[in-house]
Amino acid sequence: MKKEIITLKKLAQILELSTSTVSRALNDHQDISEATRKRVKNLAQSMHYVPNIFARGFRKHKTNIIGVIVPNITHYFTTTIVRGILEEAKLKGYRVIISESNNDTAKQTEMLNTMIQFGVDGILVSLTKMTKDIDTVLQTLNKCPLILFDKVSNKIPCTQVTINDEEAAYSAIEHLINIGKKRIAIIKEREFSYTSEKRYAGYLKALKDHNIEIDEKIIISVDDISTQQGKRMTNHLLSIKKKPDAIFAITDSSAVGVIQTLKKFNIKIPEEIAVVGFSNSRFSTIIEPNLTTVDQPGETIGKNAVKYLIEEIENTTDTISNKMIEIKGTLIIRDSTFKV
Amino acid sequence: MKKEIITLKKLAQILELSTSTVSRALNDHQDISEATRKRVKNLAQSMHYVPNIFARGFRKHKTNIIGVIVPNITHYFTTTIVRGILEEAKLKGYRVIISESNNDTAKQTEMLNTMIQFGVDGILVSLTKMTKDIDTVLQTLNKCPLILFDKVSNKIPCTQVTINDEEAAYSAIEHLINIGKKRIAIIKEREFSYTSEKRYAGYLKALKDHNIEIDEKIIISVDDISTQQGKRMTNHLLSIKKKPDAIFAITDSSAVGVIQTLKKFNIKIPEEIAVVGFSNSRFSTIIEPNLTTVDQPGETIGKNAVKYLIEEIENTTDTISNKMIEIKGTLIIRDSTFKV
DNA sequence: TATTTTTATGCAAACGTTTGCGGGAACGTT
DNA sequence: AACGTTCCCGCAAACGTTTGCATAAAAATA
Repeated sequence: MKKEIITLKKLAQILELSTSTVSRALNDHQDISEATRKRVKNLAQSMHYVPNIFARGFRKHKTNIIGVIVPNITHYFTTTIVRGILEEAKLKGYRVIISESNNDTAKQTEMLNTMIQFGVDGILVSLTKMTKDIDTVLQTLNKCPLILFDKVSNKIPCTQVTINDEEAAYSAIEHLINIGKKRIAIIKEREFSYTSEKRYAGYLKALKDHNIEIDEKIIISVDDISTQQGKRMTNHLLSIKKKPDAIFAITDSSAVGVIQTLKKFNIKIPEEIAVVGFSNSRFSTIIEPNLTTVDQPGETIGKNAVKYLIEEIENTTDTISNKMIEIKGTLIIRDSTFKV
Repeated sequence: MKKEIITLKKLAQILELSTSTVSRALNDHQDISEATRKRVKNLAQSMHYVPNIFARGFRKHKTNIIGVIVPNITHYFTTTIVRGILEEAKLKGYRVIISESNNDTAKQTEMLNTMIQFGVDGILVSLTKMTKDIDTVLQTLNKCPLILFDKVSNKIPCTQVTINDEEAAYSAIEHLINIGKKRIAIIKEREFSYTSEKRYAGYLKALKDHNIEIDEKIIISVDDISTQQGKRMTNHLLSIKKKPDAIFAITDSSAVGVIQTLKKFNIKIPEEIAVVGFSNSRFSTIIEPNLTTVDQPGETIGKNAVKYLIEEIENTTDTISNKMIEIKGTLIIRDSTFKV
């Protein structure tokens, strides 16, 4: 079952060199002659030598592992980000360990701790909903390079990678206006959600820029933005006197709820009420009518996140950078808003 | 930026004990007195001591990391398994590193190699589609505990965790028969897919048991079971003389394609043609009519997979076990097959 | 009291790698 | 000939933990 394991020492023995020379040769250290470097590398290759990661990590205090924490690994958008992370990390020679916080702040801090204990070189985190525990994040911030992605927070001074939520939302609303909608409702999350707030800002700005009245009655906030809530809130929106002629659901899954209940009441989409979501998730082309939504290039986000993280890891100066990276999302127009 | 790091030695110094005693106390070694054990543990706790994983792994040749390889991390069902894996692993004190093979056999073997080089304690793999490279898997099999889940293969002698595909498919078909269907088509993958073959077997058995003729013309095999293919194949099925009155799509995403094209031709579902899928993915309640499908408890699969893996890791004897674990999936009946 | 046994602890080596330092050989410079 | 450089390479220590072995103290036995 066990294969004999070859070490630097063994190589050195065979080559009649010291382990240090062998080590240096393998690491392309400058004061090793070309001749011996070749000799060493050849033998190493032919004997399938692989350095013992743990000895090395132990010695160099570097693990080449980055930790990732996401609220819910089950979300399609999250998985596309993860895919990007995995790909880029692999490219750069890093391994990735993933944890799921389940939107539980306590779990999140625990994971943060476990990870730095474990000795990851850096951490990528997408925050839980109610991240009032900024403290733990701040703490880990000066123990270990950390950058935020997707669910970020402006209260944490570190680099963050997101969609250009505000602009994307702006263009979505502008599109609704362009097709003639004048009373546009929004279903968003409460204040705790940075992403939601950004999209909300885009909503407000678009309305203002087009001189459309802002009516609090059709600005709906929910704690948990789900299909269920989408349904409930549309029911509510349909019960008020001046019904909206469009609904911007901050999220595809809630948009699904919106569409489903509109259909239940035989309301024509988009003629009577248009709907737009956000994410371009799988179901946007399955629900009928197909959902207008903004596509978020998850892989790009993931790749950028690790790119900046590794930059920070390998940057020896102790300054924590805090760039704000915005990846462009693009509006995809489908039947739920088509101009009739 | 760097916090002082506390080691066994420091603890020992403070406590005026030797490092060995401290180490043993922390590890609940038997010949440490209760008193000092307490003393040590208390201090360790209050000083937030955490063992250096790399020193330990280096010393003990144990990493407490398990590797996971999946073909596509983007599939909802896969993510539910991953969730189960993460949860169970955390519970048992293991960390998880994940890689995505993208259904690329070469990548898969590369990942297998990287992982054992890296020193994971065990590997969990869901095979790529065309796994003709059984060899690499077999090789890693005697370097490192490995168990298969979801996409498995009977050609690899190790323990495997899957859905009870055959029985589940059987019950799905039986359900179709019960609602009066007599000409049931199946859209499946080609022979390379173990899972698909199992479901196909269930299909055949159900038909046989109910004395229904088996017609090759409505047994469709495709290379890549997707929504696209679902559409194409329904088009094909609708073109033959004796049309089916039900379609069993081996997979939800292909079932979506089936339903979409049936609707395009205004064929009544389920009256004219009933549809059943497999997976209970998100879209089964979004597509209309809602899809009858079999629910696969992904988390349970994930948990079981790590359970058996850890069992094997911690089992000192060198025998490779090869249990076949089947987790029960359950048929969920929705509108796409409702008896009228 | 003398002895063995038990209990609790310390010593020191080992794991495989990297790296600061030191030094011999070869070469070039005065 | 004496000196300074440059080029290669080896020695040995260090990283933090675990663990076999030794041993002192305490307890039990004779």
